[in-house]
Amino acid sequence: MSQPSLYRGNLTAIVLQLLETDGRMYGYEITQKVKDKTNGSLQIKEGALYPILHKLEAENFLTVEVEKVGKRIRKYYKITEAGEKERISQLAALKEYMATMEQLFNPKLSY
Amino acid sequence: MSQPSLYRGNLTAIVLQLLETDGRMYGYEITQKVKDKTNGSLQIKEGALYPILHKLEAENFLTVEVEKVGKRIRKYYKITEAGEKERISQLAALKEYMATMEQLFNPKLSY
DNA sequence: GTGACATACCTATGTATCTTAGGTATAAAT
DNA sequence: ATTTATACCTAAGATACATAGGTATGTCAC
Repeated sequence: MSQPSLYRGNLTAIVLQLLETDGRMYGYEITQKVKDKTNGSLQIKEGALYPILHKLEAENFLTVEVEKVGKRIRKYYKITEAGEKERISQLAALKEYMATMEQLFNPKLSY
Repeated sequence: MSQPSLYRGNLTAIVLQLLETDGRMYGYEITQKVKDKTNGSLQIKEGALYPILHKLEAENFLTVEVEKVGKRIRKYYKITEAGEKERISQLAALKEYMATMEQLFNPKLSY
């Protein structure tokens, strides 16, 4: 049984945001950074992350640079201009969503 | 193509919250009230709502009373004590989720 | 030196939670 | 008379994950 997370639907936005604020990163690094930043609340699974990165790259929202560290490979991803536009768009949707949730769960009384 | 919403995963919590704050309601009424409260941002589809109501009832989180209005039927749902516990539990998860998202997208600088 | 764990990449399958798209029927509005 | 709103329902399809595997390199404790 898969245990769905509340972050469902937000992972792509989170990746775009992270690459914008923190600069180029590689996949594994992203999983760790997110875990750190959220004090372990959000652990992006590799099974979710890698397909997201590949999709964003295919959409030209990210570019990749492959680097060798010893005998291992790292694929560094960087956000493009198109990706930045996409990020802003998704951020706007997220803001509205958050505001609406606030309204539903913590309504400001409207007299 | 189905257009996924950011509210995915929150609909059950929203229904529980609504039945707690606004008292007993019937399905169609819930869809309208949510649309109203969110200024149209969130339109819970009947195809999503009715299965949720049936599931919550099966879990004893809701009770039903059927009423006749003219020749039509209304099924009024009310939250149970177990449902209230579930609501509180889901609310706590939601709060943490929202706080984490805030942290990711609007980080308070940590010196 | 070997066993465990971390790093670093990947994909295939299963599944929860929806959206879409239908259906039935009554009531109100134009 | 036709359209729209009310009020219930379910089946099929889509999405975005989680789960669960796989490969390989590097590090650390014992």
